Amino acid sequence: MEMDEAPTRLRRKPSWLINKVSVRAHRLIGETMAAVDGRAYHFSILAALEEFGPDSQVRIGQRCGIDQSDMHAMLNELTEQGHVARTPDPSDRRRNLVALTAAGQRRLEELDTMLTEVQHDLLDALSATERDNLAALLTRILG
Amino acid sequence: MEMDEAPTRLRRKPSWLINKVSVRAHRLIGETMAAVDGRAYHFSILAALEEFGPDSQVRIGQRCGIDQSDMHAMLNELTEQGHVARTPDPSDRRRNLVALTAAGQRRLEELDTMLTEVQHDLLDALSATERDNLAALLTRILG
DNA sequence: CATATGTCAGAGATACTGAGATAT
DNA sequence: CATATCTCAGTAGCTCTGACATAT
Repeated sequence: MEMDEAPTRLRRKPSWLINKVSVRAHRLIGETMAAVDGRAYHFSILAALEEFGPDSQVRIGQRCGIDQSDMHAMLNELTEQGHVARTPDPSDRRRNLVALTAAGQRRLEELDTMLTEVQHDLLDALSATERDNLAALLTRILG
Repeated sequence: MEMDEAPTRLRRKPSWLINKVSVRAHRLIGETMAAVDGRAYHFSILAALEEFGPDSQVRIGQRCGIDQSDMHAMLNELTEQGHVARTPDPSDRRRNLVALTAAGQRRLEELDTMLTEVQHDLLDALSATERDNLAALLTRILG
């Protein structure tokens, strides 16, 4: 959305600035992911499986900040695409064990490359040092 | 949402960090505003009217980054609450002139106080200098 | 006729709530 | 019985698209 100069009271609220940047990032990422039938959530889930190995739906969600209720649909999509495999956990039959497939590993690299490019577009106005600084500040906020 | 340690590939994406902070801010602000029958959008609109004076719905929306389609419902709410007055513009009868009322000015101060407190909660982990630094970086991104 | 404004219906993605079935 | 996991329906707020009537 094209915007005129925003009111001073707004421009001084960090939460407003963060939200504006988030909306812009969201749009860039949405377009980028939609072009390859993907979602930001897919990347998160694949990254968690790569780093921590096969796990239950609940645990993956806790790691990525995805609600348990939303994991279901996401894993349906990833399963249909052949990027994860969902099998019952023999040691606890309440659980599904979700695992990354070989195609899923390649998909992870593909999405990571695309999302890394988006970061560059988004943070175009900042130097490398400033980007690191921003990431450090945001990480501290998230505690 | 309680989260375990997130995957490294995620934690290194600034867009992911920004989104997490944005979601947290959104929740804090939503709860705060709901407690007084308000919205973040109300604050934006009232702030624009205070700073730039009476204006058309489209122009207010452009200043705050609110879609024209969404201004309608927001102004209905603000009108019902007596915080703005909507009158036809005699010089261009396509337009409504939206103006801040005396109650609206007081409401603006009330919401600003509450939102300022939310900023403190949100940025609790950062020093004053770091908060300024963060705001400066975000402002540069929004260019 | 082309454009601007306000109104209105609705889509789409995100985040969340609540509840039921199954298993521990 | 209490708890954990998965599934599923549905809500709420935000952003955006498209359409229409009216006025310029």
